[in-house]
Amino acid sequence: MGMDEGDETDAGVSTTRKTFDILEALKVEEGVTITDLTRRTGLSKSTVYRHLTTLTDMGYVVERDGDYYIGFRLVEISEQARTRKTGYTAAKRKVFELGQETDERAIFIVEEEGEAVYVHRYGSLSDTMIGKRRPLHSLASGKVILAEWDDDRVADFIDEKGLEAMTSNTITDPDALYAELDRIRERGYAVNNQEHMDGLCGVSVPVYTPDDELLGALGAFGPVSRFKDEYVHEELPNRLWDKAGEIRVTLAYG
Amino acid sequence: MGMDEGDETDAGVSTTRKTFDILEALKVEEGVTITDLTRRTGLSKSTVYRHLTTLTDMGYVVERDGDYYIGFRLVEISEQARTRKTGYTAAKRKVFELGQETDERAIFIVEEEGEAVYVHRYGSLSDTMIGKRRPLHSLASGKVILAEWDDDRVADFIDEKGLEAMTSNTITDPDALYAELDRIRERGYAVNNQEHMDGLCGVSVPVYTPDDELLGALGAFGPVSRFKDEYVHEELPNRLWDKAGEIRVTLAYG
DNA sequence: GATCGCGTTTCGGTATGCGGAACGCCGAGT
DNA sequence: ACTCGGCGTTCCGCATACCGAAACGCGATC
Repeated sequence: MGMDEGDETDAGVSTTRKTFDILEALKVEEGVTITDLTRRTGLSKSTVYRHLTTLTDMGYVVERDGDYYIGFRLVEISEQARTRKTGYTAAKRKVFELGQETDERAIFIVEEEGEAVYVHRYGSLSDTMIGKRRPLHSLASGKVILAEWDDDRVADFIDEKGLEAMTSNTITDPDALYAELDRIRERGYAVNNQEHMDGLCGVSVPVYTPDDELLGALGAFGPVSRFKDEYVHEELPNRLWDKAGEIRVTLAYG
Repeated sequence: MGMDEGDETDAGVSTTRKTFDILEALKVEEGVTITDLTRRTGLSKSTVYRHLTTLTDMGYVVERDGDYYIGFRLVEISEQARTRKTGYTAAKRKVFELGQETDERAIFIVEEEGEAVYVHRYGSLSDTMIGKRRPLHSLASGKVILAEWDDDRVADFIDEKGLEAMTSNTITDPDALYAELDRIRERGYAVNNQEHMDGLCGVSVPVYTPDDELLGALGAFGPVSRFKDEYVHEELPNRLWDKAGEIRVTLAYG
């Protein structure tokens, strides 16, 4: 392209990038037409057309009445990530039970590339959050994961990602974070007091495999009004520990 | 490529095809190396390398210790398909309840491109089946969907897909299928007696939206030994109708 | 019946994806 | 110690297959 500086990432296959630009655009809004997609992606109409033809031909995108949708064949591929470890599937069931029993939102979260990823969720019908990514330091579940790392690794994380403030309660000071992680290690559970979103509190515990590897974090969250002292520091941690233990047992014995 | 006949599909972007060949290969087996992928895909090593670089750079694939995995960023895109309709998410919860209450495998299935696709499933921990595709005529849930179509559309389906025998019980005769669909329309539920896999029986009912559109099929299945007359024709249909009705109500009122 | 907007197709130039081959590294084998 | 094999990575020249502009055809709308 004749640029002087090229520290922007342009390695690899640019055609593939275009394909995924289109898929990401389809993700944002459903039932999109070709001309919509040209607007959204900035690609030429014929390019969008050719890519969509390829994608529908392979079944990754589905066309209905001129509108395009993400197809279920993509689900099949991506499900590989969610079933990578048997523990993930075991966690799915426990998230559901937890949600039913507590009547709170329940989540199972793992770390990928320094971010918290929702793997399973029980909660609102409209938005499943699954696959969405959040900063580790702003969630109870994220802090649980950080608490498993040694200080060097946490320092690297802070260097790379920073401690962005999501609310006025977000921990943005590294020393405060280290202290918080120590507290979590000591207690065995993490609390999020409106650090990610105003009005939302959460509690989370680590989930271990039978050979003591960290599998992810199991958490429950809800409105601050419900999250009183005894609930946050007694009832929820105990419930969560129970479920985490059950996952571990499931993995150990059938 | 210098072929005489070209009725094979080669429309569109062949680079994108290569990308998805790699993703599909990653789906099959986890933690695969680059050389593994060259073997599996038949592409040259440098091509695989370039594509993987692009995919990891975008976050759709994750590399750990030289092994490559499907990343959660793909989950985020594909989740769009599973949440396309609010009813799908409502069904998720009901599938879970159903599984818990009956202690059978429970599924919610929709049709895409003339195939039955597992959208939600409660059951074994190791294999979630989600996103997998099955012939419509071989499942109770698939037959429920076929029963919603008029005879012309079913005829088109038979023309295009055929009625492959999965077991000795699979309905392979068009007239038998039409008769079976009539029976399903009459009863309001479908039964699968080892038509998909020997030893497995299933029962399924249609799920409708408040404006009487078909959303999908809700089903339960398990070993033939448990699927006695009263269970198959009374208890399970009643339970399934209840759950399907609850989905409908959920969609109508918050 | 004219005009707009859409999906589709054509077409020529060239960027760009391709695979063969070479490199450097590591670990295993003798 | 030296070799050898297998791996990931890089280089490079060629041809191809991807690209965007533009034109086409169709249907709806006024």
